Amino acid sequence: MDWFACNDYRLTRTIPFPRLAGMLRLHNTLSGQVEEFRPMVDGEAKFYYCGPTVWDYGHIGNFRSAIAADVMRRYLRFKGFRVTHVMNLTDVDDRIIAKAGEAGKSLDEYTAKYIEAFWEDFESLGCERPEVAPRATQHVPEMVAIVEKLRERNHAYQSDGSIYYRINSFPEYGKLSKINFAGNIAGASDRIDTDKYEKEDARDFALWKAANPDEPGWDATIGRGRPGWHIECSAMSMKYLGETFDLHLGGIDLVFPHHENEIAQSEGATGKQFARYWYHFEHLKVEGETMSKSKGNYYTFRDVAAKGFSAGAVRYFLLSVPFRKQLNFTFDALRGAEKTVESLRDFRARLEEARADFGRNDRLHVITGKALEDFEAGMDDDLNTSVALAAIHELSREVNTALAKGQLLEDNKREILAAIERFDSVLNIFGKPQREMLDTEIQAMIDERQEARHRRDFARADEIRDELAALGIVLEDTKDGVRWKKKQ
RNA sequence: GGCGGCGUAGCCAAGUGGUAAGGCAGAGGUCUGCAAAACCUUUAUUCAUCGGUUCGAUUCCGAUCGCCGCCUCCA
Repeated sequence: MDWFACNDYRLTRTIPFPRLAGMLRLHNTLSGQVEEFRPMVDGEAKFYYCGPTVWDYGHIGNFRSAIAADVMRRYLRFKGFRVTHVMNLTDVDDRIIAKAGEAGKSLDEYTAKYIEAFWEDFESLGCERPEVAPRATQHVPEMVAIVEKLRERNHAYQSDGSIYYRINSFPEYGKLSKINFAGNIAGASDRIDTDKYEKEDARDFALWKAANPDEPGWDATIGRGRPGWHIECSAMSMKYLGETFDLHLGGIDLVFPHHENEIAQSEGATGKQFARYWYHFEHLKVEGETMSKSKGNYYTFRDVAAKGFSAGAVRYFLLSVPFRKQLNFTFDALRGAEKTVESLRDFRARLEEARADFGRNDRLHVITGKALEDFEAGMDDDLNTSVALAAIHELSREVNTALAKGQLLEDNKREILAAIERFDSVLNIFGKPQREMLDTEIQAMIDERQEARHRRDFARADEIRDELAALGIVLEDTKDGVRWKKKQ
């Protein structure tokens, strides 16, 4: 895009355009600091996101994480990277085995319903499908291969048919979570049940769990059993992204032990660095408290949708605060998001329909450039979506004003629509732009109302407006005529 | 017991050593036949409390209170 200087002295400090593109900075859990994100291969970003365990419908907290990963992938692309995004589906673990057993179903039969539901919710929340979405049950041979390698390298041992990771063999254990075992054992010793497992060290964790004949299991060189709950992510991430890759995402709760163990397994097996950057999302609270079924504040996305909230509002709300901060979910705030999303969508529709004369308004031109710049600066700063959204709102206000005053010219219109598309390639909050045509019958009613208004038969005009409202058609009178939209 | 995070207007919240973004709600106004929408103005002398450092702190340090998380399955 070419930008030109303008005469408005108040805005000259934002010139010249374009600003040199900034670098994306991300908090890396490994270093505990915000760092410039530099992938291994220039222009290519490969990342792994620990996806859902498909034993139930996803709750709104799960989807905040999924949306966070989605915004990450979209922003990496915005910054010009070619993106490879891998998101696993955990379709085997103790909980799923138990649930499937209760229901008298096979694992696949049991998880199929929730996998389908997950993708449905995922898509209605505006998330893009990752390049690869592997399922754990389809990668058991890869997991077994890693376990074998760990045994060869003396990082694993067998005990009672199960195979455990020997944490003593990996001196860097704890580098991600900075966990201090010395301090733990004093107060939390009651939680470590040393009698339950035949382990060398209480901290050792299972790579492969021996399965009883009546339990689901896989026959493998290392014995009949099922994978431990950490090994799948090591296997699937390295299979699709390589032994060393750029970025690993997940919820904050996964730092320990899940991600710590992934590092131990993967680096133990390959001798190479595993993920180079680790990015963790904070949790969603509900009404200031932890979301839990016993507190009665546990909501799946479907629960919220059933209360009449739109997926667009849920997405907007969940991404409105930087993902590394806790966010407090309240229905009050969600109602606010609903209004906000609606007004942003109205803004774009109004702009699309606006008549604009040939030419360019320099002030608007500069404001548009400033909005793009502020948006990117915010996102570059560890994905500060709050700042990015503020830039969008500011632009919306300025453009609405110009629209009302008839100051919008053709070049501005094109430029602003392009900017919105740019914002939306990252946040995806404006929704689909296309409008379905109105039924001829409804169009006839709108026309009749316009005629009644010209006759100054306002009683009739209001009557028609009310009838349309009952059909979910909301009218907005503009200086050029009338706009309409379908409610919800 | 060990470790980490947070506490900003009615609600959701961003943010910084130099005097408080944005959204929703509220109030007043412009426009309009009315309405809706949009826009304008307005809404925290103040950032949990108490101390300290500093020319200056919401921002740094300490204490206190409250909330959340990890150390156990969890986005």
